[in-house]
Amino acid sequence: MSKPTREKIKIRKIDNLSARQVTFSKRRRGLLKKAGELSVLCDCEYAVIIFSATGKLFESSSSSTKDVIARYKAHIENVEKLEPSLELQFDRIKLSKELADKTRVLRQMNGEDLEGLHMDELKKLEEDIEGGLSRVLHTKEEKIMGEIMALEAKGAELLEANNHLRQTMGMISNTNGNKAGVLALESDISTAEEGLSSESATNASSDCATGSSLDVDSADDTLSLKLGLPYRG
Amino acid sequence: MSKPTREKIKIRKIDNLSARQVTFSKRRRGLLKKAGELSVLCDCEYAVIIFSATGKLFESSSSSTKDVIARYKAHIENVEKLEPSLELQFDRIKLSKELADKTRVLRQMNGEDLEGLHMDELKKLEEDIEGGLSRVLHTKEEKIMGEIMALEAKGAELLEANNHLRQTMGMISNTNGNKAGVLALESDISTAEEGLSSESATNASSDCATGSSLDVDSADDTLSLKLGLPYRG
DNA sequence: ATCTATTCATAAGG
DNA sequence: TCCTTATGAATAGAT
Repeated sequence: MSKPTREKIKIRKIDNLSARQVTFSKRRRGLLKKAGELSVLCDCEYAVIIFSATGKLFESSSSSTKDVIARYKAHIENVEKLEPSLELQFDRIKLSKELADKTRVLRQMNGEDLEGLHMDELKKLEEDIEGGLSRVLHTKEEKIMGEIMALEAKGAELLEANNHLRQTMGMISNTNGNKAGVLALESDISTAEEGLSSESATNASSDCATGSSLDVDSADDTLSLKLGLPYRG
Repeated sequence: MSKPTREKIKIRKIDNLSARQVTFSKRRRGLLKKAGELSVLCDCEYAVIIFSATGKLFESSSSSTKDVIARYKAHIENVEKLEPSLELQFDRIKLSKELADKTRVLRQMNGEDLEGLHMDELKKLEEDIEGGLSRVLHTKEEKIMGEIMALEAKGAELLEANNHLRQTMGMISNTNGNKAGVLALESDISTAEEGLSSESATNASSDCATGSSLDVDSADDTLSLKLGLPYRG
């Protein structure tokens, strides 16, 4: 508008070295990303090879740069020539096949490339996916419960801290005068305190656990809403 | 406004062939353009090799694709040339990593190895799986409907073939005697036979042949039962 | 690296 | 394939 700071650039070598390096990094990433997108969207095979001005190599390809280069050479000269180490080559081919297989399975689990499948294969696929999904959900549920318990523990701690604070406040008020109010507070607290300090050495843990889980229910509800909790075992 | 035409797309194989071809053409041009810009702006050397799904080659490079490939190979060799054919091992390692990655993803989609995942990752996983599942279900449903329609068509053909056979049988019975039965049959059939030629005796064999070829897929019925057909539209 | 104004690429439709 | 146009993506320049 008023300030044309960001403007379009001429496509010519960037003079400033660091600006050039920054641009190289940004555009290189963009280029490789777009190459990957093209190969997925349009089901094509590609290789991109880039040497920076300093001679550093960057490459990216749909499967294997070497394979693409081989295919490229075969294409332009109709000649095949590969014999470095047949054993390794064989191994590599095996890996390639495994990779292709897993890629296919992943795509099918994602609902792509299903044209060739028969009904029973589709059914199997559906069952497999549902099995995985249910296990994922189970794990998620467990994690949620874990987080709830952690929150409950925290709530219990806070509750206890609160009680301590209230007691302390009572003390302070007591030394400050205002007899009536202080007496009322004191009696309130002493009752509540009975179960905590006197005989609770052994019971304390269980009391605490039970009590806190009840006390922090409100926080719990908020959590449930946020996480979309299914139910509580 | 009324038409939400232009929208962002998911990066997955484009189903529609012609749309895929159009996108391939557009994005390929965009990609090559950006590669050229990068090389001019940042003074780097590059090669881009693309094979379309139909096997057609597209390439672009700053100078010569062959030179870039040569430099690429030299680069790999210089970095890795401690041992002959380490180039292959390098390649193999890359494949191995990819394979391990896909294996991990597959396991997680199957509900395994989920311990390390955080809630948001689990949620993403769940959504991904559900997306795939719904696409699989959609495909399955389409296939089911297709099979139902095929079965219905076949049923209609069979019915027609049956009628022809019954007519033919009537003729045969007629020439074999048993006046009473034949007369009864004749009167039954005559109405339906109006449109048929008088020479149906000679047609009998060809009718039979046609009928039997139509008649083969009784296996289809079994198929439907096995697949647990859902409903009929 | 992060932030925006701006340019660029491109999906959908002829 | 090219054109158009509304949108999403990439990125130049600055921090």
